[in-house]
Amino acid sequence: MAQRSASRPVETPKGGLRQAQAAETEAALKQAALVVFARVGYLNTKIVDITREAGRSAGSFYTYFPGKEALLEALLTDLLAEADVATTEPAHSADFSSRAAVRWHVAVYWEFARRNQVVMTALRQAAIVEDGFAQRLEELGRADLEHLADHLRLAQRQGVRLPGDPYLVAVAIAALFNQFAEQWLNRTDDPTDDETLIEMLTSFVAGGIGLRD
Amino acid sequence: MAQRSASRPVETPKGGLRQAQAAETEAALKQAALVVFARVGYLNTKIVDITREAGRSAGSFYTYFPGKEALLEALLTDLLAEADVATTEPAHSADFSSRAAVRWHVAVYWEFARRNQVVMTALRQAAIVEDGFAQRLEELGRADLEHLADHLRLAQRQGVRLPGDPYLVAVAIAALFNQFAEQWLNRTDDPTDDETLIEMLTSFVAGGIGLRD
DNA sequence: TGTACATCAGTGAACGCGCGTTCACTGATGTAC
DNA sequence: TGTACATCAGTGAACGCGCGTTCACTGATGTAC
Repeated sequence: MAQRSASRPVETPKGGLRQAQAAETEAALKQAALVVFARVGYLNTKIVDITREAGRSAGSFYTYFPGKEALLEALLTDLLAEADVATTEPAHSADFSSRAAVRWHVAVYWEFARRNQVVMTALRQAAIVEDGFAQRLEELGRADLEHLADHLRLAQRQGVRLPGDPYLVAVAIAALFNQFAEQWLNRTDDPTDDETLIEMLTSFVAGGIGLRD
Repeated sequence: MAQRSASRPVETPKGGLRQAQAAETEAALKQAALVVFARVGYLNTKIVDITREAGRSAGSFYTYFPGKEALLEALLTDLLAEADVATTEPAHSADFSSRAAVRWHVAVYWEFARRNQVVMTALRQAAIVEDGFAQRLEELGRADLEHLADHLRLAQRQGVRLPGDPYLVAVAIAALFNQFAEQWLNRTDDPTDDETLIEMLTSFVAGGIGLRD
């Protein structure tokens, strides 16, 4: 043991226990925030709600975050980091001329929405009240929108007859996904399984953009 | 004149001028609220923002409304009264087996969304923070949902092959409409005209529910 | 290994800002005679 | 028509609640020698 810690003196930081405790508290605050956001919503959440849920005092919050917004930023950063990793998925079909390609995208989106439901909902709420988050959300959405529009343009070149301008159609699809996911995932009572929902959405979108089945 | 007012002594209320002034102030507050909601959103609106916009003092607000929520209720009541009148539209096709029927509904919805954009957005924001409004909004949506689901079931009986359970599909269509309208109507910069949007949405939905064109 | 001092996470009572809400007051409108 | 009093819309300064944020303090952890 002594040998081991001697062999990596730099890597073992000073005050290891303190650091560990601090990291634990920060994590506890984030985790508690997710719980409270899910229960009462981001906008209704008070700082003390979070600290109470985390089992810490009110003042402790400010050791880690200058405010509720910063905490949400941190959660968003985590989400994006994770999403970046996930993006290294197997290469997918680059256009929407096949139902399979549509389905793949629907499934990936649905999984993302389900995993990050709480943070995304919190972000949407924050965007209503603060311009900074509104911009963040728009940027996030724009990326998806461009992605969708590209796929639609390619499909168009394959002979698919879209219902309108590719960008417009992309906005419609994104609107459908976002709203449907937000509404549906917040219903805890419905028994319909993800498989069924993904199939329905796929068929709807495939038909909507003019694919023959 | 004297004769006329003598002939309807009951109908001419006491204090006509006062009443008129009061009604004018109440209307001014409502109108101002719409302006301010549109500018900064319901949640960001302070009482004094409304009274300032209306050119009245802060205290005057409470002569007419016990709070911001009551004002929104009043606006909602106005909206529903107007919508009731509008519902006396020419009878429409009762199922979605024809593109024309879909288009009619899309157009009606779009017109409604455009006319009542501000109040609907305010209501959605209020619903985030207050349970009462959340219920109100859900009830409003449920009516539409049942309406849509009915049309879909009828179409199904006509041989249309829906992408899934009628109720599920109705939720998807409603999600698409609501979100698309909310997003698009808040963009003041885009030149695309309503006609084009309605056509796109119609084709998308018609294709989505399995209509051949 | 032991002791004295330094650092720092964590505490929770207290402070203070922002804003909703009240209320004593004003002046115009309405009523009584 | 005129006068005296009553009512009421509207005013805006002041009050106070809720909650974010601070800060003096505690005790555990870390460092120096």
